[in-house]
Formats: sequence, structure tokens, C-alpha cells
Amino acid sequence: MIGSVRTPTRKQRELAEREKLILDTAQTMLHQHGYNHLTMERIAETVEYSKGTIYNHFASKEDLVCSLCCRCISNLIEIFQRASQFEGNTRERYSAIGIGFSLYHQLHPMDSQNIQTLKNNAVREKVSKEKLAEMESLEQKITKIALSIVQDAIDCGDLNQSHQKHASTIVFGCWSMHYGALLLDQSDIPLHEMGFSPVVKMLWYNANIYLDGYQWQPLSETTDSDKLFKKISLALFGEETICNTVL
Amino acid sequence: MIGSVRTPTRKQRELAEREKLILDTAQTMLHQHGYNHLTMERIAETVEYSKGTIYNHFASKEDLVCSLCCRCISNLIEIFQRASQFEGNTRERYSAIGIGFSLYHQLHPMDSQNIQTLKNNAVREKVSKEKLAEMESLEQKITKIALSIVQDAIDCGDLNQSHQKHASTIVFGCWSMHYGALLLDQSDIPLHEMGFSPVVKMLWYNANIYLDGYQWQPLSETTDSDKLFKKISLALFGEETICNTVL
DNA sequence: GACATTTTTTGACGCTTCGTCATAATGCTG
DNA sequence: CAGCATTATGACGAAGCGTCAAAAAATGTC
Repeated sequence: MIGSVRTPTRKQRELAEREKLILDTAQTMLHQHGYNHLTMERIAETVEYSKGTIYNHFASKEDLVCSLCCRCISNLIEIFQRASQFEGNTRERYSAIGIGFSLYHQLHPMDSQNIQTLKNNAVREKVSKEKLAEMESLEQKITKIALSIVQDAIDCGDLNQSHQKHASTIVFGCWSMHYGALLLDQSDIPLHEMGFSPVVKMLWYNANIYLDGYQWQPLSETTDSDKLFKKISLALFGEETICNTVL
Repeated sequence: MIGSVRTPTRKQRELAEREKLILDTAQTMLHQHGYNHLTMERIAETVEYSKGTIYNHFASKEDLVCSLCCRCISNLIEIFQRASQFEGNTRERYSAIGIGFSLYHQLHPMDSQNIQTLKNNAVREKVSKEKLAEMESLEQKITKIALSIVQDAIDCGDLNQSHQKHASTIVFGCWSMHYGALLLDQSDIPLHEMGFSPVVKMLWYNANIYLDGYQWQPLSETTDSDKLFKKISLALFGEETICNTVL
């Protein structure tokens, strides 16, 4: 085990590479043919290793999918980090997180479905303790980013001091609202037919109302919301996003 | 096919009874041993019919689970109907829906998980078109109840006329917030360890803030929220609920 | 380079479960 | 009760998961 910690040995690099290959392959298969068509056999065939080798990397099919899920959450975390560093007041920075979440799911619906898959009990039951812990620690990172912005807002007076004890409740409110909206969007409920507007749009509107409810300054009345939305999404995702996003 | 429409024949009654028996059995097994331990074989054994007979009732395992889910949603609809008839102003009636939702999931977490199971793609993919349509039509009923209260509020002035065009957005906001909160609660994320309050409590608080954001009269400042919560939960679920519910 | 030892890979195999369908059992009618 | 129609049965084929003894490759030693 020479140099096993300091620098990755050639072997370790090869292993990591293969793991990536397996994950990439699985992701593609998942995207193209759905969960039920994703089998360990087929993955093995495609990456040209045997099933046993795949099982050297992942304890079960569910573990593999959980790893995919972790990658997706990591991507989301990067967006959250960019968002929290958005140049603007605390309300804008907090909004940036919401928009980041919302647009990530619009731009990468498949990733978003992966994450959702791991909420299912049947799947979850079969994931190893370790992988599950890995995923949960990632999820906690996300809330920490959000919470730190709320704290900034309280510290600088954009949010009234009296809300100090509700800081985590504010985070939970936005989190649940966004998460729920995403899931409703993802499920086959025909929202449009039922008279609902596009989800990204409703979310942006509702998040503003909600933060106004907390009197988080500056209130949305005093702001050009549409312009702000565009500015933030540009900052987070760059030019091409704007074209694809309806608001 | 004599009398097949007018009165249910003995045969039809027997069929319906057996269907109920199968569903009850499946539900119990699901509650006690989880999704992965629920097999058609085991259900058949327990109800003392053969597998083939089970398949005469349900096209697939997923169809069966979807039927379970429909029963759960029906239960929820009943609660929503009671809530919408709560004696009080429009804001209280709307709140009653939210509380009904929230407490239903607290009191029947297993039912709530059943519903959630059907959001999973792997499961959904295998449900027959018909069953899926049945479920979606139930889900639409729920939103209609909510929407009608929002409309009442606009008509009577509790909500400003200017929100007319956002009526469905208000419904969506509450729906997503509650739905998301429930799912976060259900997943194994250790909310308490992470510093969050009990979900029912946070939901009630956040829903009030959200509706305040829309200026839905009377605002929560002018109300004893705790008392209202207890009054509504008593009206919806009766005495025993109060003991089990922390707020 | 030849041989021994350790590590990794392989795919055949056992097991579980789904869903089907030919056959058996049961019910109904004249 | 005989013949037809409906319903129930469980053996069976197919698919997929995860294992493990054996084969192959890599590594170490002289």
C-alpha cells in the first residue's frame, strides 16, 4: 500500500476511471430507456466488463443509482455555491439559490429524476448504509448554504431580528416549496391543462410572496422581479439558458 | 349479464369484497414488511386464493399498489371536503385544508408513503393507463376543492381582486409547500438533528406567512394561531388527535 | 525468465419474483 | 344430469439480482 494516501497510484486512477465509465454508462441508459430497462447485465455488456466487476464497484444496483444521485446533488451544490456568491443584497442572494434550484431542474430534468428516485422506499431500502450516509451529508451541505444567507440577512437587518429563532423555518419553507413544486412538475399531473402557469414562473412568484411575508428587505414590490430573475439566471447559467427559459 | 347495471348481483358483490380483501391484505403487508417484501405470491397465499386470481383483479403488482394509492387519496379527499366546510372565514377554511393535509400524513404516515410510491418512475412506468388516469382524476379533485375556496376569498374580498389571475398560483404555492414538506419529513433526512422544528409546526407557521404575503384577510397577526390550529384539528379529526399532535 | 503468491475478473449458477396459460374446477341452464 | 360458460389454479418460462469457485492477470522473488 505504498503511496496509497499521498498520490493516487496508477491502479487507483484506473479504478476511479472505470467507476466513472460505469456511472456515465448507467446514466445514459437511465436517460434513454428508463429505470426498468437499466440492468446490471446490460451495464456490464456496454462497458465491456463482467457483472462481477461491476459488483466490485457497487454493492448493488441501488447503490449504483445512489452514486449517480450523489453526482447530481454535487452538481446542484456547485450551483448553490455560485448562487450564494451572487453580487447583491441578501434577498437577491437567497433568491439566487431558489432560481438555481428551479432552473437546474428545468435544464437537467433527468438528473432531477435521479435524485427523486432515491426518495423511493423500495429503492432506499436496498442502498447500503454508507452510500446513504454519503448522500445525506451532501444534502446537509445544501441547507447549510441556505441557512448562512438567512443568517447574513438577520445580521445586517434585511430580516428582522425577531426572526432569529425561525431562521431554519425560513430555510425549510423555501426548501419544501421548491422541492414540492419540482416534484409536482415531474409527476405526470397535467398542470397546464388544469390551468396552472409554468412551474418556474409560479415558483418565482410564490417565493417572492413568501419572503415578502417575512418582510425580507427589499420587498418585491420595490423591485423589477422579471429583470432580477433574468440577471440571476444569466449569472448562474450563462447566455444559453435565457433562450430556453420562459418567464 | 342480467341486472349488471341496476343492482350488483351476488357475484359482483363477492368480487368487490374479494378485491377489498386483497387490498387490505396488501396494505397490511406493505405496512409491516415494506415494499420489497410485498409479492403477489405472498398476497395470494395470505388471502388463500391463487396468484392467477389476484391477476384477475389487478393487471400487475404496480396496478395493485396504485389501487391502494387511490384509496389513500380518497381518504384525503374526504378530509379536504370536511375542511372546506369548516365554519369560519375563507382564510380559516383554506388553512383547514392545509392542516388536514399535514395531520393526515402525521396520523397515517404509511398511507402517505403509499401515495409517494406512485411518484416513482420505476413504479409508474408499469401502471396501466387506466389506473393512472383514475389516480390523476382523484388528484384533480383535490385541487378543485382548494381552488374553490380561493375563489370564495376573492369574491368576498378577503383576497384582493388583483389576485384573480393568480388564483391557481396560490393553490400551487400551498400545495407545493405542503407536499414538499411532507416528502422531506418522510425521507430519512434527520431534520431534527439539523436543527429544524417539527414539520407540522413549521408548515403551519410558513403557510401563515405565505398567506400573509398575499394579504389574505384576516392576517395571522390578528389571530391566535395556536388556538385556531387546535380548533381546526379538533373539527377535522376529533378528540384523540389533539393528544398525539405536538404544536 | 521462471516460478510462487496475491489480486482481480469472469460468467455460470442459484434464487426470487413476475406474469401467463393450459387445464381443472366450479357454476349455471335447460 | 349433461353440456356449456365462467372462474380458479399453479406449473412454467423469462428476467434479473447477487454469489462464488475457478480462471486470468498482476505482482513479487530468486
